[in-house]
Amino acid sequence: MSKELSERKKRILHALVDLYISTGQPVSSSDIQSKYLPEVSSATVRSELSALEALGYIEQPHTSAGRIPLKEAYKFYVESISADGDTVTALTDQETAFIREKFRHRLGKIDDISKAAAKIISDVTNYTSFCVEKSPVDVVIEEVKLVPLKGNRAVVLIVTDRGTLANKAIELPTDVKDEYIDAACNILNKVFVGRNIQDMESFELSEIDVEIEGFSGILEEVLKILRIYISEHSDNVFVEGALKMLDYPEYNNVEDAKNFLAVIQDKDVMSEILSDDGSSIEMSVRIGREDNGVDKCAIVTAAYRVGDEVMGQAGVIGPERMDYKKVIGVLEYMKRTLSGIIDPEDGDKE
Amino acid sequence: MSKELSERKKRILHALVDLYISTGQPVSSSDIQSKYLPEVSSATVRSELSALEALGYIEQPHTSAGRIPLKEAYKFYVESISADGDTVTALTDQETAFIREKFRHRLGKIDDISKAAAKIISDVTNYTSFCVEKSPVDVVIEEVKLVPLKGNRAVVLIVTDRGTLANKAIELPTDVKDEYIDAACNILNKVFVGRNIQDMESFELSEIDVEIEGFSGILEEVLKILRIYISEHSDNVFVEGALKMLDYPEYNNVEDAKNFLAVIQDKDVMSEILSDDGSSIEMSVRIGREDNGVDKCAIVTAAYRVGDEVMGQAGVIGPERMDYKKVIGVLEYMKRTLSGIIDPEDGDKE
DNA sequence: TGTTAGCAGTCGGTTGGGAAGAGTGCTAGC
DNA sequence: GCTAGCACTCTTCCCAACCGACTGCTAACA
Repeated sequence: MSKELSERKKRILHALVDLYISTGQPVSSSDIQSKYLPEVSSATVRSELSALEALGYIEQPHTSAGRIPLKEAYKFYVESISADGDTVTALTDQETAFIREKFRHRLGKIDDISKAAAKIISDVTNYTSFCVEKSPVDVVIEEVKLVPLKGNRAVVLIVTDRGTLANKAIELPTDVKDEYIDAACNILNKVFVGRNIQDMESFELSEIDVEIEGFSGILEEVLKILRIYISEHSDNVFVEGALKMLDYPEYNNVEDAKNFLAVIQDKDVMSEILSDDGSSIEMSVRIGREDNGVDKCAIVTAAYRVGDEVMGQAGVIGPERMDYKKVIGVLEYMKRTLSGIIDPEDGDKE
Repeated sequence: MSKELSERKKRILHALVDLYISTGQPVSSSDIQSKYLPEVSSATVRSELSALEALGYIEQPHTSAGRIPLKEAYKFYVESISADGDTVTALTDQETAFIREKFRHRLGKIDDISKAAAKIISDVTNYTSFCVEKSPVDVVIEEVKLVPLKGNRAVVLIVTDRGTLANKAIELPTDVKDEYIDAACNILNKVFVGRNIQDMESFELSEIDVEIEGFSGILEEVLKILRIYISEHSDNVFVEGALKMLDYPEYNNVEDAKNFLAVIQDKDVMSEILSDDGSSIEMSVRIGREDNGVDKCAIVTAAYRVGDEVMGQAGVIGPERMDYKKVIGVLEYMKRTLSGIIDPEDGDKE
């Protein structure tokens, strides 16, 4: 679509978005003319603006106001940034130093890294940011143990290739003997070992052909533990700087602010929003989709990966009127840094 | 101070706070007269209001408005509730059923219980709520299990009177035999059972007189697990329903809302605010303290305890104009329920 | 002395009109 | 095709008037 625009229309549209991003006010023809196109008159700019309005890129809030960009204009703007790598804002030395400092200690749980990354992105861009870890696929149960405790209770230990999960103590029928424990343990292993944890979501005890007479209670308990684990570990989402969005006039009313915060803090909604596009896309900009509760927002995400495997996504959520040049610059930098950190083979630091 | 008030002044003051809590509007003399004191005229009420204003209990936002309560009035109101147990709002059957249902499964990590309690309180009262766990004092280790896994790994299970903690798998020396496990288990129990978890912070293996030859590695690992547990559980704060505060007109502007949310989500500030008064107070109401960033707020906290020991605090934070009767009723109910849950001896459920 | 009815006074909130300002669209001329 | 100039439109701000809500005061009454 942008192919059809004349060069001058492109310049004017770009200028308009630029100005609107930095001021937040409707942009007048004379603003554009004086700051971006001194070689023509404001009347000329006006007639071009009329044409751009007819094409659906921009609109006037009211007759005697300047123009504001519509979604099409933002899309055009972002494309023109992406097409030309030079236009993204380079990070300042302070910013790169800040980021490097934060990542000085590169070892830690992956949780910590994701959280730290989200924090950094938010601090540097001044927008709300997030980091989503892909839920682990192919976590296989290696072993199940039923450990009896004092007083007819027991703990179920589930060992996977990623680690151990265990916690909930379960009540046993009164007066169980060691043989019961052993038998239960046996059955648990027969049923669960070798299975993928994520298959347990839809797993039904009736599917199995093991004799479970007398142990179905325990099996159900274990299933419940697994499902809780799945729900807790599916697409871990870290959000940082949620309140920063409230600084922007778009969210300067309590109703919208509340709605935004509710969405942003709901991990399910977040991971759904973010998983919508295939997460293999390197850098994605989505602007103002109405269906998901964060309309009036733009979401910029970058996939970070190690080798071929996408580990998760980091991104920024802000007003449509966002400083895309800066945000994309920061995300690209973080992308490189994160790959370096997560894969120690490939550290490009120091 | 309230001693000096005449009975009629007390009734009027109580009525005024009642009305203001339910409507949020300045209360006029005729409101009070028609709904609470039909036996006198509004002119009489007016002269009493004048007197109460002179005493510093209430004020007029402007000359031609009704009165609104000042902090002193809320304090009087809360005292009059506390003095007379009958005036708290009893929970409805649905509410008690709701709470019981949520606590059906009483076993679980203590984390879950506090978080669940905060959620329940927020759901039932419709205010922002929180739950602070005192860093555990007197958590006694009841049992330690070393559970061998495949491939020279093992999981340490530490059972306390509060629940079970376990997670990290540890590496064993290669080629261990069952006897080694049994012996290690034995030693672990000798060393740790009966000890307070919090003493483990400064515990040194050299203090003990058990023969640990060959097992000091495992002992160190267990100590590390305990210390991580301690650091993760020091004054854990759970906040639920933070956004509910934004429903109240007091926080219907973005600036205040932002400030509130920032404070409420900062665990350090929260635990500081909440630890200010000795946490041994059974039920405490603090109204509008300016120094802590949550001015314009009232905070009602209840200590929940098992036996003599305070386990933590649960509470509500809301506008000064809060439904104290309901909140205190809910907190008292939760207090009893939590004591019952945490101490299985004393379950008053089902 | 305490209570009450009646009334004047005060103040916030709303409404409506008018002036100022910003920016456009249109038109005529280059 | 571009530009200068001008009329038009629409928002915003301000001010004045009005209305409604309550109070405080006063005088009369038990």
